Amino acid sequence: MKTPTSIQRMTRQRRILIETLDRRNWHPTAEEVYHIVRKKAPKVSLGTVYRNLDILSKEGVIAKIEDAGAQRRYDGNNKPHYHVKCLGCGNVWDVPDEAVSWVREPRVRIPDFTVTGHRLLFEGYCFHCGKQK
Amino acid sequence: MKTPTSIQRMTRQRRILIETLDRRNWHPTAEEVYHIVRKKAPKVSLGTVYRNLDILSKEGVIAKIEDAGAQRRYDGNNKPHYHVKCLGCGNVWDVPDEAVSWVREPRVRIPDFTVTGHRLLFEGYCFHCGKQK
DNA sequence: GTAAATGCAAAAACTTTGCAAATTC
DNA sequence: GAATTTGCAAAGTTTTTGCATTTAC
Repeated sequence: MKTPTSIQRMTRQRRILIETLDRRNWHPTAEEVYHIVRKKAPKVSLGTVYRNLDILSKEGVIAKIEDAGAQRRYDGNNKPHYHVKCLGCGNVWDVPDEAVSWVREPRVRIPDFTVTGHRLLFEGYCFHCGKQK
Repeated sequence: MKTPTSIQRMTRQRRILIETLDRRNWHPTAEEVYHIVRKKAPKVSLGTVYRNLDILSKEGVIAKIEDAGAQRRYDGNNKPHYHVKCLGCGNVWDVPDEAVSWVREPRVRIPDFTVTGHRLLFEGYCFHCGKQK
């Protein structure tokens, strides 16, 4: 796992948290991480877990899954279509079907799992936020 | 827009809310909907907006975008890969690259927008939740 | 020794819910 | 008139933050 660069002190709690996260096919919530880390660092606080998860994800060491942003968004258009989200301002736009090129819908086969659909979200920066960077 | 079937009374507030949502390329938060609806129904409450958004999305009339579920999830594996999420229990698993077939990465061109990446999430039901349905 | 990081608790942010009153059919 | 829906406010849930104390370097 990549070592974070903005971290200045490798505390016991942080080391245990990073070790804990270094597991394949595991997608824990902050509270799940908290409970696991507490087994080795019984006094760790949930705040510390949140703080470190935030630091690590900003570093790109770990990823936030399905980060919906602060507030959930709704779409009055219930026809299948894709979205693009600005990582700067959080705004979401539709992606016109003709803007996406692939030969066919993505297909997946997973044992013991019935796939009913998929969501594809493009990320990047809108004109306004891109200029600010 | 599809008309919801489980709704029994078309109240003034609900009608205005549905009319409000019927707009293209708009992906409002509950609070944004609330403020727009209030222009025509000044006494509407945020609770009513949430209740109706929930009903409408359960009906499939509107969609929740990037519904992260109750709690955010993290992934210690920061290499690009896709996920599959069970709509029953909310669990998330990795999708092995070889399980996804398409000819090439999805590409998109959107004016005034710099796309830096994409997220692809498959949805469905795991073995356990699929049996319960 | 110094500054970063923690623990704790309080606050913030977002969403859901109980209940009396209003409204639709 | 009966039952759904609303408005209000309170509570629930998740995440963030202020600050004194601890800890790593």
